[in-house]
Amino acid sequence: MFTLIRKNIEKHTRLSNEEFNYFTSLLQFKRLRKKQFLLEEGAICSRECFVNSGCLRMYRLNEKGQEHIIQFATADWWIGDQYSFLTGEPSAYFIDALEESEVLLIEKDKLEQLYIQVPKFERFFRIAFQNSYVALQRRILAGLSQTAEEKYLDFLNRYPDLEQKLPQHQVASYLGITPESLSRIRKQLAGK
Amino acid sequence: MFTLIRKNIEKHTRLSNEEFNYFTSLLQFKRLRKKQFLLEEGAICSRECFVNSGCLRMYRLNEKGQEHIIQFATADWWIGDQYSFLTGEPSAYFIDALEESEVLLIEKDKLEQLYIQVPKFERFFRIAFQNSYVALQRRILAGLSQTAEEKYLDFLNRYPDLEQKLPQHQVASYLGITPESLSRIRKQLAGK
DNA sequence: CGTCTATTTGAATGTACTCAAAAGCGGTGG
DNA sequence: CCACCGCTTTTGAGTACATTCAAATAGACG
Repeated sequence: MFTLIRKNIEKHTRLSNEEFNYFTSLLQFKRLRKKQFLLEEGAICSRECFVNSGCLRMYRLNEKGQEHIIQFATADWWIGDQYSFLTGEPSAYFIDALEESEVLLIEKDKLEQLYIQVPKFERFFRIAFQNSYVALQRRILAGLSQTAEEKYLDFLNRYPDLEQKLPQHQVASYLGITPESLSRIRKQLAGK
Repeated sequence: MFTLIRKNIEKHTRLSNEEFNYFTSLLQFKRLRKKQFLLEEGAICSRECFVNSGCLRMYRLNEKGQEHIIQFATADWWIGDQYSFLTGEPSAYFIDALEESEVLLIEKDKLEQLYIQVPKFERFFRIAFQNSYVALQRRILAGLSQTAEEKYLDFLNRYPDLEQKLPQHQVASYLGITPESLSRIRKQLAGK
């Protein structure tokens, strides 16, 4: 149950068994059914979430009720509304499960406690956020310079597994194009 | 010379004089003339940069030679290619000064040393990256859901000072639109 | 099997882009 | 101080890519 998260953390910093056991004692395990919410708009995001299995998404509804997917998270990813988490303000996002999923949660106060007890975790999250920051920069650059077709091809390259399990209107939402456009792009690409 | 950076760091974590003095002993001061480069494509980004005064930008050239500006940094901002910094790979970005500027630099090895000597800095950068991550998410959402005009208005709201000092084709590049389009948008807005 | 949702297709529209040229602005040197 | 040069911004005309709206088809699930 904790194998994956240990490997995830040890990508950036090595832990003793004692440290790791302390860490897991702060975690909360949760099983999510398909479509179940982990966070709803207006609620305060008080925990970080690590995905053990399954797939979640974080999205936002605009005034017209359109969904914009900001992030997917499959096994071995972290997800959460960092703005709400940091500031304690209500979230503008929804996080829900796209399929039956298992997640590990850590509450903000426990995490603060952990940072103090085991500073390595402060290091881990510093590096993790630094990496996430880089990933978002890349996505912004894509938005600045690429056509819809290029963005889709990039997405296929970067997340070949995701393409499998997602309905394609959700891919469209993530890429910032309409489902109709994505359908046409796919048709075009199929003819090559 | 170090007043601003101290205030910047103390937004997230309080420092003793001793800690701060140790920190400043690791910094390198640099004055940049207008158009002078801090980082060039192909070079390795081995330092973080804090802007004391002036204004820098980070951008990338695509195959067609078009500039895409990924970030501006005025006084009190940090800038750097985190990908290159983390991995040691050559950077794909340029960073240069838009006007005469003064910056404080810290080399990667000094920063690592600092993290060990004064873990508060690990905390500081963890929070700083977490905040930056939030800012980029917001920008991605803008890219997904807003028209060029809305993005421009948002930009004006968020960075009213920047609008003043930047030539408008650079604002266009940051927003991911052509200079011609921005010119038309401004004309339209002026008529309201 | 029937219902609900997702995907595809078509036609018309719109937003932003490209290319080209003119106008504006700022700095430099005669 | 003025004239010129280079760069930025504006304007125009035509175009392309993606959107909207509408309808048909296909798929999934109870």
